[in-house]
Amino acid sequence: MTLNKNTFIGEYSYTVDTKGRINIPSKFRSSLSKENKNSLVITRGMDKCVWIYPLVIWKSIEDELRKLSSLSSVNRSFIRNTVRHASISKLDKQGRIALNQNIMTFSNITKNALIIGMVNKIEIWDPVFLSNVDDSFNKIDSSQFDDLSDKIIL
Amino acid sequence: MTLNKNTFIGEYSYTVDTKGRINIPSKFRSSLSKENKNSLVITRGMDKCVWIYPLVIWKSIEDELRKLSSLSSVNRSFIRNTVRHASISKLDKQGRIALNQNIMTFSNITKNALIIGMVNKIEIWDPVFLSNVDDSFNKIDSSQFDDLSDKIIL
DNA sequence: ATATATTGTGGGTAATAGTGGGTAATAATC
DNA sequence: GATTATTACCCACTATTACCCACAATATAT
Repeated sequence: MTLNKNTFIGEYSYTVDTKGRINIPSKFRSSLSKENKNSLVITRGMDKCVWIYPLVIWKSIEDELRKLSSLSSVNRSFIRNTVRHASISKLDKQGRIALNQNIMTFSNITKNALIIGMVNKIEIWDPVFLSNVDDSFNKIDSSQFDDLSDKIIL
Repeated sequence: MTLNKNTFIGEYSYTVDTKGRINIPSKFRSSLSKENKNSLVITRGMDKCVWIYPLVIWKSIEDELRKLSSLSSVNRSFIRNTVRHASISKLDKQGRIALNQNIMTFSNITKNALIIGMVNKIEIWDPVFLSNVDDSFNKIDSSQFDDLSDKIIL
């Protein structure tokens, strides 16, 4: 039983094997719509983590990027940095994807990894690294969220 | 005689079995609208308790989150911390849900648990833990409710 | 009061999920 | 073209989860 298609929530702890393969949670796999053909786009996150999009969601991001004029140097570097580290990966028969060395180094991932559903995308974190980010997050004055609390009722 | 759909009031005491399963009060089950397909979303509460939403209510939260741009780091933190501990759970044939270890540790729940209707959501508490929170609550000067009294007529 | 349905609790078993490793196919290098 | 490295595909084992059945306690109906 799934929610909306291509939607991901929850946190999962997995190991990265010697071949760089990591499991994608079965709940995430079943959430992927057919049109993705079991393919994901792996890229660098804005934090020091891995971002993973369903293929169809990535395509819509590409469409957004297409609209940005290359006359602006900000746009150019934004496009460049968004796309240059992206690669398409197909799930293997066991539901895993392979992370390349580049992306593992960037995100500090070695043996253990946390996979976190971020609604429209998936994040992979080194557990130690994330808890550091968490700590600084908790230090943020909660007033930063006041704007959000006006919009979202939990 | 039923209340509005997806609305929960009252308090119930249940046991959590060795598999982490806990019963959902039959009155709550019959309150769930059909569109939920007997599914609930289990997550961490703002207090040290478990929050449970009907699927459709959670979906609306998700839709709000989807609108937040990931270019903002505040947004990213907010989304991550809102959904990372959430999981969809379908009621089993006997009307129970399974709590995972993570959520049980967080909420201090072991064997006994209190289920409390919170109108639009459900809370699960460790009984001892809740009575402690209650104690500190009762120490609060009731003037703290003055703000609310403008908004809500009891 | 007795019979019948419903509710809460426990446990067994089959199916699935996660992990590791081998081998063949492909690509890269010399 | 031969050799090596990398990637893709396949199989196997274990742990976890989902599903099913059973039963006691309570509530409802006859």
